[in-house]
Amino acid sequence: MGKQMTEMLKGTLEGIVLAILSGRSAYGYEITAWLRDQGFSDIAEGTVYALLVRIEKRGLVDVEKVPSEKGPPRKVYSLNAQGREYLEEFWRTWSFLAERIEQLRTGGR
Amino acid sequence: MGKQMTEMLKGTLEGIVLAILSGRSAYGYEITAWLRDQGFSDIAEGTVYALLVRIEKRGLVDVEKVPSEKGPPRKVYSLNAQGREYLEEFWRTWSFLAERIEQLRTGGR
DNA sequence: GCAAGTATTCAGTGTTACTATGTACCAGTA
DNA sequence: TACTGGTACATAGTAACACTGAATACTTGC
Repeated sequence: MGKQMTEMLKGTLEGIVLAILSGRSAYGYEITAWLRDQGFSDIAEGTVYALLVRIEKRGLVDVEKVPSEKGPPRKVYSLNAQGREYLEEFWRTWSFLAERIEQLRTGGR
Repeated sequence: MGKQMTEMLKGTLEGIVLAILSGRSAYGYEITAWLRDQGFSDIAEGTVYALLVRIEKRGLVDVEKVPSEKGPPRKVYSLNAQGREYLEEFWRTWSFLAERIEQLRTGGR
């Protein structure tokens, strides 16, 4: 992946994953596959798992272990109340940033 | 500044500064003041200067020392050809990311 | 002399995504 | 049995970047 994208994902990837989980619960492998499908072609699996551990430790998600037909048990994550609150704040931060940057693109200066 | 904003600025602040410089040349103190004016209330001065050193080392900007009426000489930065190219790529990367995130916000899933 | 505004620099810290690898479970097949 | 491949998670070490908290330097005005 481009170096620019790598740096830009810092701070946004977390929000992306939380946004995914706000729609429905999911497990790591699934999230990684979905991201790749969306064009984030080379997001490392390790990255997603590390992120999930992080947001779990912060108490933004609830976790449930679910047996899989093929392979080891899945850790299914779902957004809890605190996570939803955090996601709200993510959207506010994102909106602010996106607006300024969009202005810079069109307005120059 | 919020922790989320701090993390989100990684990778984007560089593009923001390059975009500013694409409009006209400027020096560090001026850029910091402008950013604060735009609502990036607590961007540390040190951050901007470190960034300027970085993009100078990468050869994205030209530098000229200009005496100031008040205070030490200014280092005035201006975007060169390589910088313009890099900025182009920044816009592409940003657009890609912004589109996916916007989809997530409106589409859910 | 001293404070305040202008202007730059730098050492040390925390957070985050990446690389690379390892573990574990199951199905199919030779 | 042994081997391959897909599914699923975990982790140690690295690089990049913004922040904190200084220090330095030049000028004007009290």
